[in-house]
Amino acid sequence: MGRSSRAQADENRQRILAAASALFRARGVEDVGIADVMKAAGMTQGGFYNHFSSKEAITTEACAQSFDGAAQKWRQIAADARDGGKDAALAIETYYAADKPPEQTCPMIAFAPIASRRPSDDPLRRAFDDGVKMLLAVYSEQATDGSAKADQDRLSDGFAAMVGAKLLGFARAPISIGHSRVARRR
Amino acid sequence: MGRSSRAQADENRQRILAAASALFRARGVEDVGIADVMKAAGMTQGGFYNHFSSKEAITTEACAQSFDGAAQKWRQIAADARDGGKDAALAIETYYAADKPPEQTCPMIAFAPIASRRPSDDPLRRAFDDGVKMLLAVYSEQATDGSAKADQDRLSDGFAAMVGAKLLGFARAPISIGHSRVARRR
DNA sequence: TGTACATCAGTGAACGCGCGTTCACTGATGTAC
DNA sequence: TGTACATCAGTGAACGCGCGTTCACTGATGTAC
Repeated sequence: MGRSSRAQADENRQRILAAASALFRARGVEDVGIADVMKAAGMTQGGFYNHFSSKEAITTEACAQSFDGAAQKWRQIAADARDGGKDAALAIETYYAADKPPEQTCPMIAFAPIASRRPSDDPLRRAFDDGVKMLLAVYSEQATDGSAKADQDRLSDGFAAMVGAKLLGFARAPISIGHSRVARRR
Repeated sequence: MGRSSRAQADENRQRILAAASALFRARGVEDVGIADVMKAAGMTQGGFYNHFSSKEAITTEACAQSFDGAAQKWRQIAADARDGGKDAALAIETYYAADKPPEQTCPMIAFAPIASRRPSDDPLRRAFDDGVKMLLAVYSEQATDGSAKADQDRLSDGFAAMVGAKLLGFARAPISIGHSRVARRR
């Protein structure tokens, strides 16, 4: 096998990145090797460095992409809920709380262990922080859209509870933050 | 240097375990080597296996010990608060939310990344799950002690929010779960 | 209580394996004429 | 449009390093008599 066309190469890069995102989330960044990623993308390990300068680099990109994907998904879930006349924020929480295949592990949980120990100006750390900010923004938008504005503390608290429950493996009843917390209980 | 006395050896074992607990929490289990641990304990790496059968084994013990230490600390914080006529649960949340030196990183956050991918019958996973259960129990005890009983969902929700906020690096205002969530705001 | 010997905690070098990265090579692709 | 050549995406082996673990060795400790 010789040189690939530029279009083919671009597609390969995408496939490598997608494979990395899925594997990193499923098994954790530290437990996934470059060879694993390339194998999942249907290539051999040597070609990796034609596309990415290092594992660090692809980790950062995979992190950012995972957050983008999650944000997009959340928006879609919220839109679908509204179309069906349901509460958008509740729909996001329900979706978030649901069990998902390992490769769809929440990026906040998957990347937090590596990102959180980095200095705040580290690229991976930045990607992570930006991602969290983005997801909180999406959640807040959807939660306040069409219902009474919930104050910021209340929103980030609900968001944190959602993530914390996932991290700890709690089976948590989704709560719409736009409505009274207590009212929803039984 | 030849053989140590049994008392000395027992003390050394404790020191190794304490060093491991601190380092694992500060830098993450995967980024700490046996040599690092032994060096921190003031010994050379070869002696490690006189005390522990593997890194896995000391990780499990360090996890359990970290949770024990946290639970003990929480109880103390709560007792001190009550002695001063303050809300015990609020004191725990305030303590939890506070910045702490890296080696005192919350065990729920420090060990979650490795433990959560283990099968439920794995010893490390068991230690982690037991630890979380214990901390939630301590929190619940202290939160409901002396004030109206909060229902279980509400407690685990507040607990999850506390942990989630820490994971995400949110500066979160501590909330006493024994009191009205809304009432405490401003 | 003393003495001879077995035990075993601790040392530090070495082993073996995995993984990130490099490298010489291949041959299809893209380009210059 | 063809042709000759440079480029470079992909291959697969090899390198180098770190880390968990092993091992031969030392000599103080514990024990049997």
